Amino acid sequence: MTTELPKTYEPTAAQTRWISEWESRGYCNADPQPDRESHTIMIPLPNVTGALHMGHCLNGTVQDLLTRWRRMQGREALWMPGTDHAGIATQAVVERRMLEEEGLTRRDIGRDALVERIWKWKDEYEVRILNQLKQIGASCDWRRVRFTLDDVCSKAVRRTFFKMFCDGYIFRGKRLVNWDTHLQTAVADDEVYTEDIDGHFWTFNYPVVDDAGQPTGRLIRFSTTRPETMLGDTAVCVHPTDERYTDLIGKNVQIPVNGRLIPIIADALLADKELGTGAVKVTPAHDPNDYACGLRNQLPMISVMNADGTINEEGGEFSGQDRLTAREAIVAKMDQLGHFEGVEDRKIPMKYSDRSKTPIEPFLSDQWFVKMDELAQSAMDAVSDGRVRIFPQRYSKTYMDWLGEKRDWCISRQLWWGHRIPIWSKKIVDGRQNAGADVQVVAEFRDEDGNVVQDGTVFHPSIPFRDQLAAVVVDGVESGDKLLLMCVADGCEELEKQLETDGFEQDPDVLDTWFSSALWPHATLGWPDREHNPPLQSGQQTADSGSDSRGNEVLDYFYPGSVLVTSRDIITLWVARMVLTGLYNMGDVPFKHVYIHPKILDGLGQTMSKSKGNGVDPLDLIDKYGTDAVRFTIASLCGETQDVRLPVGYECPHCEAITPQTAKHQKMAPRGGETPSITCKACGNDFQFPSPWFTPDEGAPVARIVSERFEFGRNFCNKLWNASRFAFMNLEGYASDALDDSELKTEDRWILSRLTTTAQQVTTMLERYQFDKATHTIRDFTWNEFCDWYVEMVKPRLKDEAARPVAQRVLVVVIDNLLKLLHPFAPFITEELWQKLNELAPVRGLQQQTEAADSVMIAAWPKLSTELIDDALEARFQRLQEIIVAVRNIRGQYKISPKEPLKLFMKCSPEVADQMQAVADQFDNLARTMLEAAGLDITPPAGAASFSLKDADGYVPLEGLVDNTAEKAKLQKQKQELETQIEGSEKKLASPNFVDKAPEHVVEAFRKTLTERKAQLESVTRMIEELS
RNA sequence: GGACCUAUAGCUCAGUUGGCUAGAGCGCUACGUUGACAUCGUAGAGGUCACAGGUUCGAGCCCUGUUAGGUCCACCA
Repeated sequence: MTTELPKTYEPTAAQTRWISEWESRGYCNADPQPDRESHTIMIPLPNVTGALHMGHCLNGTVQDLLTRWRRMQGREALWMPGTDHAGIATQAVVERRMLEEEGLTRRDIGRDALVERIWKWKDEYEVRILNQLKQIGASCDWRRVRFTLDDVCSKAVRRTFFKMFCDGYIFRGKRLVNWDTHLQTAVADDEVYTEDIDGHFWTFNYPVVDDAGQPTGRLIRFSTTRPETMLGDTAVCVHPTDERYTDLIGKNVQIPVNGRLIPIIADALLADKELGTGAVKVTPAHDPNDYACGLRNQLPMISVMNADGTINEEGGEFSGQDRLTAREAIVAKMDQLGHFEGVEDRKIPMKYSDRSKTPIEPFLSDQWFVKMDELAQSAMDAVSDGRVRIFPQRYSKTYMDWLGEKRDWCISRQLWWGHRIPIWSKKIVDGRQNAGADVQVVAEFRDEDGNVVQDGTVFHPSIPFRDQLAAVVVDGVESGDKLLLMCVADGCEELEKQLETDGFEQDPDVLDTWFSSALWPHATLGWPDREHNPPLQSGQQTADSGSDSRGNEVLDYFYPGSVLVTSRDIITLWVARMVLTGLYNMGDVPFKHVYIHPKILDGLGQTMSKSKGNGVDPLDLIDKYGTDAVRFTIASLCGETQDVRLPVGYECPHCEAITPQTAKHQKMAPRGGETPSITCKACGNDFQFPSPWFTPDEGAPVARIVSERFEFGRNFCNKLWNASRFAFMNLEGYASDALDDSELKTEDRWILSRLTTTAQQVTTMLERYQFDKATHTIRDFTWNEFCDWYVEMVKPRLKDEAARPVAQRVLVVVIDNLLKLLHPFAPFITEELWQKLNELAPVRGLQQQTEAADSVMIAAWPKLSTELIDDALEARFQRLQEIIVAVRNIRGQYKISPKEPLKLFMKCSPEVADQMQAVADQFDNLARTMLEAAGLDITPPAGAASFSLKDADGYVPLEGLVDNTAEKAKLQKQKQELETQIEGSEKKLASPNFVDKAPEHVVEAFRKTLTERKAQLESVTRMIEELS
């Protein structure tokens, strides 16, 4: 009847089989089920820039674990998969590759062609990423895969932008960006690097003038590294308490090179009395600090540079010159006018564009912003009143601090890959002028009640204003110009065409990636469409897809989500913004819990990343150790306090020995044209390895990066496999009769008691996101209790016809529950074993016999009666274990073969003696020892090894073998320990301070252990005397 | 510069509102392949809880400071 399992678990076949089987059975799908509670997790959308790494693997493992667990608890569990277009990162990757391989820049091929290439890249990596997720066992609803640039998400982006525009949350403003004058583009902060270069530090002075603009004879001195910015100075700044200048505050100076008068202001944040002359020139349009100062003091911002790095018309006689040429000319002119004071050489930090390797210029440009005050406040309230709870709680501070700044959110990016900003603009001269054939411009907008909402707002007479179109007039870049800006809602293609016909141009910029990912929790569920369920991947149907008449049930049912699982570095960028947009669009938070998990570090404590050369591909590990082993290990490391340090090594392709990775390996780069290699210490052969700095030679043996840490999980899986294998080999004749309580033996009651406690604890730990604790609890139960004790104890019963049925039934019940408890952690091996168990024991249970589910994935999460927990029995069992260990120790001490039978005499109370007689067969079974006698009146046999426990003393007669001196020494040592402890306890109890101040139960506990120890000391002393 | 986190066995980490002799896995040592498992079993060695003060009857845990490391944010005329 039994088909035997192989000796070791073979993961690959099981994984392949069950990934497709689960999907085809639709177990991963989630659809609205009104009679059940939902459980929703939205994946932290991975970027399509590249393949997943260990950080994603940890993130995914945790989400899948929660999803599988909740599904087994009977929730309709949705895990929503998808990917992020990741604007800057993806465009940069594709552009870099294009430049390296074909020597082309984006300007060479144009916007449409570049975007097309990026789509191709996205398609390739999306497939790869989704496949990786499937390989780690992710039970996502694959019918619902979303991408931030797909139609559903794009619609949500357009709607949100439009809604915010109408509500006055979106505004146009100036902002300093990192400008690459070579590529003529803005560059993100993380694409900028700083290098110290040899530069100059010039000192000049500006003459102070009186109210009539005439020189007063006083000069104010300052230093700068960029004299050309003088053309754009709009103030000179001093510290408010700097006595050298206090009398000058409020006066003006004249810029000698262009004659402009600018004020002397006081600003404690910008000026530093200790630095230089204490006075600073302020150029808000060309320096980040000056910009901030300019905002604080409402200074004019004069941009003096063109996009190509030449000086613009604001520069007067210097206009048209390159900024560096102008710098020399301005120094010369200042010298000529007598305002040059000196120059010194100095190392100055210079920012460079990573892509063009040319210096970055801070450049003032028009950008779009989201006003954050009210929105940020709403998101803060959600956390402070507990609608959103963050685990571990300390991360709430990060969230609150950041939102508390309420800094406006710059949402425009000078890129081509992303959601195009839905604004069309046209220059007009007068706000009342006709802006186009059908677009009539009026000076003001009135709402339904006839109140003026915003001056300068316009509307289109034939279009319902708040439905499709909103507009605003702003000042153009050139003085005197007005710019008419039209914001168009989603789904108004006709209108867009008309605007273009009317001479409007769409804003070339795209939205910040985070603008779309902020909408992820509701956009993926189909918002803003309230009428229809969101579309599924082509060819897929929901169970009730014909129910559109009831509106968007998917959104109603799955929003708000249950928990967001993510890492701490995007609490601000992503988590906070999701809460904010969720409240804004949906009127409710996007999730109730946020679980912040640890980050994966390498053996040196650095965060893991491909670019550092310390990354690990989860598929390498899965290939080597199996998915379950990887998941189980990761979960075991996933606690509340620390990041996960994961030392990695290179696995020798010749002999599989692992060479630990060091900092040296991470930095190894080709020298003299030769690809670096490592010599294996085990077999002496050379191998190459993956690295960000080079590609291994074709055909060369390449090591994969692995970590021995995962043997923890692999060994555990093997243990579980073999314990089950043993049980399955002994299930012949299994019958599913109800178990009568009286049929259960001590070990049965014990393991059921322990199983119940374990199931309770694991459930509680999962509720608290304590994955490390949950993992260790299950492992300890499985290995140290079930395998080491229970399985060993039932072995004789399984060979005994009469005793077998009850033992089989209990064994089946324990394995049944164990597989269920373990399934969220190790889905594949538990499913393999479950199927096997279903063949051998399809109906199982204690009092109630039930037919097992077709798959452990859809089985009910264990819920055992607390009546099974028996503390007194567990305590008795512990004594049994201690005696067996003590006898084994005696064997070890005297090097007696495990095969040699021994005898045991126990001196103890009659009550304890009875308990011991009841389990006497286990002394024989587990220690090959016959319990000869037990009781108060036993006579210690001569020539015996002995041991003393809390409430019993044991004697093992060893004719001629016993070393009395050693026995005495052993007991003496124990005696001494007891005496030390007793002394300590007595001292404590003698102190009135302790007895008075410590809580009653603590004092009581001390008294109790003191009594016990004194009794044991008496035994040990007596035993020593007996030996003499 | 600000905020947060970390420091416990050779390595990677647990350690609950302070309470009796600080735990686990790996590694190490000795012994062991009788039918679940050598990816195993039995037993063992191994800790000045980073350092210095303080609070307390009592501190790995609380407070202050120091040192080292990490992360995020800001800043660097």
